[in-house]
Amino acid sequence: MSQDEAGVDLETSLGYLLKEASSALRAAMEAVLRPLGMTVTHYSCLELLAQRPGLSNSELARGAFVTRQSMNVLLQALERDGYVTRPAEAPVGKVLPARLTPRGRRSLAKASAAVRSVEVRMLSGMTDAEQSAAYAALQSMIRSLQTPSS
Amino acid sequence: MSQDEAGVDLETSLGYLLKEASSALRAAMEAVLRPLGMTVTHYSCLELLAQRPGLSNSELARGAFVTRQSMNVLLQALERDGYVTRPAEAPVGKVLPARLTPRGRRSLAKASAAVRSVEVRMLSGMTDAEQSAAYAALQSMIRSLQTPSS
DNA sequence: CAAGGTATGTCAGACTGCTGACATGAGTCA
DNA sequence: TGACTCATGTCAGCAGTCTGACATACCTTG
Repeated sequence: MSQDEAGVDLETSLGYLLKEASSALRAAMEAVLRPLGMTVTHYSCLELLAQRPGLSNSELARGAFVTRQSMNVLLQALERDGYVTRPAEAPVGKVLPARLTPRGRRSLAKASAAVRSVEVRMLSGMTDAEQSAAYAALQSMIRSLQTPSS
Repeated sequence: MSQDEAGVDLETSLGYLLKEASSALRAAMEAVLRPLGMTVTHYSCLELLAQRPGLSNSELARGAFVTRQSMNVLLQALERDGYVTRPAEAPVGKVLPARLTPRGRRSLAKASAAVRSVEVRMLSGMTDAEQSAAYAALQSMIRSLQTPSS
């Protein structure tokens, strides 16, 4: 087995490195969330609702980077299991504002601590200046990519 | 619709920003690869083979951040359609080294140009120094995350 | 040399998330 | 007011990926 050959172009690509970092972060989050019976999207949904109560299904989907269809499936399960509540009828339009139940809040507390430990570990080798630089760089990439190419 | 409310904790999290950037990159890549009938993993496989001919199924899987089972499904399809060749029997052990066919190389050429344009766009707003800083930061994150927490 | 551990390729089943599609409600403009 | 556009919630079908499992080949270690 050739464990690690000399790096080529892919190794110098920021895009590839971004994917690698994101993949590592996701794997680390899955590892700590699995014992709690949670997926990353599941956790993201709860965390979003804790920080911004009343978000709609579509808003949650955007915040968790999935489609609103996928988020809808998740929300229905969370509602069925009593982690989240949504009014039976929309107070205005079709938008159904979702909120955490006490049970949802308890469930999130554990997950939140686990995820925070992952983030702390991820940042452990970086100075504050490096973190700021990374923050600015990532925001710049996002801004450039959001502009449609065509 | 509350388009963009005041940012909260999530907005200041490097982990969240990393996920956002990765998601934006993936979406941009999918957008340019779709007209070519290619998925991101599909492209990644071809690109890896172009830069390191003879990679095995498992090595390709690691390089594309999927399981070896998933990569195997893809490789079989690519082999069936004549983009890739693998020897019928392993020259040594069970490892089957894969190689691009001329057809695979032609297919990759178009995709590669499309993906490169995305990366150029992503980096358009950053100076060389910022790119270097981002590079170092991402590598640091990867290194810290690869160390198991337990 | 035998035994355990590790890595590989592959098959099968299950699942998650996505695309496509529809009806409905809200804002916009002539 | 009526037509148009856009966003939302939801249903159905599909593609890609994952987990689980098995047989096999290499590499250590006693």
